[in-house]
Amino acid sequence: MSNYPFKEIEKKWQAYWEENQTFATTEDLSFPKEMRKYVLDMFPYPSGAGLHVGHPEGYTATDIYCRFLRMNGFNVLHPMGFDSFGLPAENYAIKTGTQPRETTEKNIENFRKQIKSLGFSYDWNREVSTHTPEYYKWTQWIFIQLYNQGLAYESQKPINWCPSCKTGLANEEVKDGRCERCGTVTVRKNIRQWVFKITEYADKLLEGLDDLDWPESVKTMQRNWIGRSEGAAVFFPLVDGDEKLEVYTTRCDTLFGTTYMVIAPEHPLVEKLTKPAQKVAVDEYLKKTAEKSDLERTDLAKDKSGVFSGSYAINPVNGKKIEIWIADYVLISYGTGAIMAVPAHDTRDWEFAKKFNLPIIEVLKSDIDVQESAWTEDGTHVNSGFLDDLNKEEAISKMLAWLEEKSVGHKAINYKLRDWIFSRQRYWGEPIPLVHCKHCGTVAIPEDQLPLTLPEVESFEPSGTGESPLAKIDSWVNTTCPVCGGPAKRETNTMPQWAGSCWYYLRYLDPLNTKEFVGKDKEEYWMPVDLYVGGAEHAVLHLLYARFWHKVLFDLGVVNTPEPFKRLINQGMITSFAYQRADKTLVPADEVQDNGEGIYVEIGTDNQLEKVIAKMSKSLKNVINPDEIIEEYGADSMRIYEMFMGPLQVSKPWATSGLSGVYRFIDRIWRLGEEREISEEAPSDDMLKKLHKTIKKVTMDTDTLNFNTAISQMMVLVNDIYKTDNLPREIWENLILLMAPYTPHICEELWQKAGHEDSLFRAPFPKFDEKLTIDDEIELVMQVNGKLRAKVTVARDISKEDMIELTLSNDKIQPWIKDKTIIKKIAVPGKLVNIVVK
RNA sequence: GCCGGUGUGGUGAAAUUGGUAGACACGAUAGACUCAAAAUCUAUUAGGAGCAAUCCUGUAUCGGUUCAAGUCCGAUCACCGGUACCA
Repeated sequence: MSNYPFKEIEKKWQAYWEENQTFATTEDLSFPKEMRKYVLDMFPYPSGAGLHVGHPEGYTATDIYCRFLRMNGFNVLHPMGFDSFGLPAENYAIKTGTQPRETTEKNIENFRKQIKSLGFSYDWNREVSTHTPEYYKWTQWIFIQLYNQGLAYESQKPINWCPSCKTGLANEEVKDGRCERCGTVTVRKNIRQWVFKITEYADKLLEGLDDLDWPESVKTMQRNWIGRSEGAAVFFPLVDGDEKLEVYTTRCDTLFGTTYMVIAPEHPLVEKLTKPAQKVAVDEYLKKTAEKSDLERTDLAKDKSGVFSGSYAINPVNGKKIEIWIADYVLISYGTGAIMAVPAHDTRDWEFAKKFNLPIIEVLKSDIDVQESAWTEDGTHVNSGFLDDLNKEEAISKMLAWLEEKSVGHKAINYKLRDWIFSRQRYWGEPIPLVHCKHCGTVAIPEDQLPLTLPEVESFEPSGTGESPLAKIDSWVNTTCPVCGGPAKRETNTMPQWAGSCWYYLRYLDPLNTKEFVGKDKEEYWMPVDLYVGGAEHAVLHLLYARFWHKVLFDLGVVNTPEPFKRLINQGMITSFAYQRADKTLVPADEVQDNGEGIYVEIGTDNQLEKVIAKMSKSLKNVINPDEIIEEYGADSMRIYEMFMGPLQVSKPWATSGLSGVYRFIDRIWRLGEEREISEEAPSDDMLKKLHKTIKKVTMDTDTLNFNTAISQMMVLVNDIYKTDNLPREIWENLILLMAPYTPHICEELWQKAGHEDSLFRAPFPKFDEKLTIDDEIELVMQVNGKLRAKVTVARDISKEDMIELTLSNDKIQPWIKDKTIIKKIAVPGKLVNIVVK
């Protein structure tokens, strides 16, 4: 391509910024609170594959915003680091025997180099990596705070087990019933786990969402995930014995329609409720469901399964004896693991009742026959004793009063949110800092003995028993109790990857502090995060877990804001084009011929292909490597292209041809500087107006992160400069400053060439004069019946009357209105006139 | 199934509170420069009719509100993402 020497320029200025510490940030108290901004990127996991084009998208966006803020006088904190514990490094270690630390640190080095090659204005002095003992000392310290608050407990709950990885997986790591990493179908297995009581914070996490400047869709997803519902706990007495079976229901008003009960196969009362006559059938059913993977449970969902326990309960509202069944459509993890079935008005109960011939009683009036299908809408109560003729709300409150009066139930609140299984049976994670002592029980390691470091091991293979590889190292496991000094064993579970990312935004504030996880003054100086940018895939889990930890830390008084992230933006995914055959299969990009005009043909056949958008994947050969792009077009082009593609928040397909367009744009600016002499004369009024309009649009669009339209406006200005034959300093320097946040390297170079010694990031962002953004003349649009018929240039402040007068007498308008009756004349000042005729 | 999102030229996309649809860019076509190519520059580029001035149609589809709809309302279709029996 052309000759703009981006390689030398980019190298030169990246070195300059590093040498001069241009972007190092301090807690300068002369900046008032509102002039401090904390702008945060979601830090990457340093994978062996290196940076992909999706990473620079969010990073470029925040970088532009930060550079813009600094030029506008803000003190900006903009750090970067690495989420460096994680399974890929461990799996690689199992395969090759390479220490995960070695692999990880090599990858980090590569990532850092790649990120730096884009010229981002991070304060690298604050870099953190979650796998370093200096960092995870404090991850362990926070764990102990949660433990001391009673928010961590051990549990034998069934968990997802991957037979291939030989490790337990949390629910979020199982996709479609398969291990997210290796694809093996998972099974259930009981294992001892550390669990966090995130449910205790359900209400706080829910309420906290209200005041956040987050996308409404993310807030909705979090609300749904927490899944708060109000209902009732109802106690059903058993026919045999004194025990009661507790259920949770949101529709206690349908209690008269309850014709049977169901408990989950994992329910603690299963054994007790199973009668000898049913024992064989129940055991067989339990065995079958235990062997089922989550995938199979889901697949079989269409066809309900279950078994009668042999026991009966009494419906407290009418004294009727009803059967108790065991079925896996009832989940042990929600409510009490037991339900009252109302088949007439619940599709799941109806299907089950039909299959096993259980009675169906209508209690909500409708036009349909509940023997034929379930009625799940509202209706007036029937067959319901004291609730008859009432509507839903009235019936619920009357039933609640009745339940409480008779002491057979009460109001209850339930959440879909489950407690968070926090332990992993893996090597490459933070060791959980606990010791098991025969005398003292479970004991936290004292703070002065942290960090509890991860020992070097020979083998990274899972133990196969479900324990982590740490369990095999006797010298590490056997220790002394910090309380009594007697022999004790270390906890061998490690923490999940979420742990490090739950609080890294706090460590950036004070990364070298050896006394505290973050100094109070620094935390108060910067928090909360003003803008957090990252992928939408973290909408629920990472953001919910981080909020949970933050709220615990807030309740402990060690941070001063109840929420960590004030404003959140999800960047869209960068996709790629792919080519699809008629049968919807995809063809790799290198086997496609472009015949122009949107026609694509598969090479070697005559198959015409459809151009579609797909995720980048190795097999489709449509993965873009940022290193190659930077090598060929330069970092400035890469940056500005990713912003020019479209709005930050939407996903958009990569097209290298589009990149060459923005390259040309930068090249055109470079050539302006090369080919023209900077003139000290004042610019023409026309150019001055064009400049101020551009400053206004770029300022507003950059502030609101609408980078694509800001860039197009700068292109317009450059095109306008090309139409003239001089280069007034006022125009030129303002253009350089406007562009600086977007393409910082070339702008520094041009700024220096224009005669400045200091970095242009010490210069203020251009200001616009509102007067110069307004034209004296406007183009008046003349419409007849809403259709454009003429355009005339008129003075901006023309009166409505004159506008109409001008329109009616216009030559082009005349033919459309003569011989017609004018019904209405509408004039919008400064815009248009519409004449309505009949 | 349910929840959320998106449908605008050959392509990526623009379009304050409803007020000129298609800014900007890619691609394409033609021309200039060149021995030639690349690069660069200039012009055209939603579709259709016409020599032209102009006119007609057009923002997934159908309908509605309005002087005026890409934008608001209702229904439908397509695609993308999330989710999996939450009582």
